[in-house]
Amino acid sequence: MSTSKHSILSKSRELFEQHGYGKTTLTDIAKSIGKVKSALYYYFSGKEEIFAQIVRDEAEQFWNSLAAEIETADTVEDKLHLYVETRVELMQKIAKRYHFLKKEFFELMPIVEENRKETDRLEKDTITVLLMDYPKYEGTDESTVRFKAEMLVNTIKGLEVQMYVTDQVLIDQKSLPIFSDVLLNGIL
Amino acid sequence: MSTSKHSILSKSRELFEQHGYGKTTLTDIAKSIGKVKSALYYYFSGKEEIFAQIVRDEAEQFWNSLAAEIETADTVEDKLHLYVETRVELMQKIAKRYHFLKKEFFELMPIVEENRKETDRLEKDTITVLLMDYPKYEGTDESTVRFKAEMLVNTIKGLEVQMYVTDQVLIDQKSLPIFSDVLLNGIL
DNA sequence: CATTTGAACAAATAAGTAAAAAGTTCAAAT
DNA sequence: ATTTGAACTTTTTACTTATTTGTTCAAATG
Repeated sequence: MSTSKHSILSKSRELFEQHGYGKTTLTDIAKSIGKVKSALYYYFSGKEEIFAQIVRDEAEQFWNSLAAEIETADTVEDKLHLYVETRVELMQKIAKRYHFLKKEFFELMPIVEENRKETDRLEKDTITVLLMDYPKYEGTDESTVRFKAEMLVNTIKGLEVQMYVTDQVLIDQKSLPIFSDVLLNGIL
Repeated sequence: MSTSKHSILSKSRELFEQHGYGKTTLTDIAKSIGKVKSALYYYFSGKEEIFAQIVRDEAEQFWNSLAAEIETADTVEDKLHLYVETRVELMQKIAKRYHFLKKEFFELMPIVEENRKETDRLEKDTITVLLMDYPKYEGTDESTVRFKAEMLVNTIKGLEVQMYVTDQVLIDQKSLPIFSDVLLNGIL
């Protein structure tokens, strides 16, 4: 990727985080990389596309960290526990970082959702594959397992929305293992 | 409760559901019960108090239905399953009904939260007591059990926020038992 | 005495309008 | 292959004025 494209994305991200999406103008972005706003159109089709690309990059990086972390465990159980704990941790970081999304939630969330579809699928696929390897699901047809995997991922995503929308940090560091235990092994 | 007070609440609720909170004026409400707007102040301290009372009533009714439903089961397991399934069902109904909250979410949600505190506590208390009776938690100190109970309730509440904020119906009737099973018995 | 009203007032909203700023396009310049 | 500046359209801002809304309260109702 060209240096210009990269610095546009990098500076835009900073500006969005500092002032929010709406308050950041293309002139601001262009000025931050020492160009004029029309120059941005050589790399992106418009403001929304810049935001979309940031979302895609962020999502990819998010998933790469998460997938790498899962790899370090040996058993399915451990992988899943690591998944839940790391997922929640990363989520809380991202929610803090994109605090500005709160004000513009209904405007921007559809764009976020749209551009996360790819990594979303990767995530659900991975959990499904993990579960398929779990003795309990030996011989269970994939659609059933996938359904449960989606349920797990969606439950965690539910917390993510809650983080964006409300201000409460939901799960602190020390409660994380308990949370993961309840989610994976059930409350009963 | 006086007939007037009751009809103010009842008509307000209708109007809020139809046109949203902001678009419904005190004149609209007063007219709907054949009075002038200043008459409303005999019963309520203002518009927000009308909304708050509706929220409290709704929450109380919500919890009464839920508690009654739980009563019908005999074992802790059955009670909890019934709890999760009924809770989600009621939640989806309420989220549909208060669809208007979506637009005014950030303005009204604090009021909703504030006025649900009481039933929220009831709900968490009830689940805690239920779990205390569960063999697995025999001898476990209450704070640990309460923590898990709160985790369960908060996870479900997370879905509730998601329902208000996004448009997707998250769990259909037939997946409900599977959802409840995953949540209570874990995915593993 | 409990309830309702109408007038009065402040604060919020709507409507209108002009000016400025923002997003976008593109031919020309580098 | 990049970048620019001018031109164009769409949005936002700023400002004014008029209306509506939320709220208060003394007086009227019954």
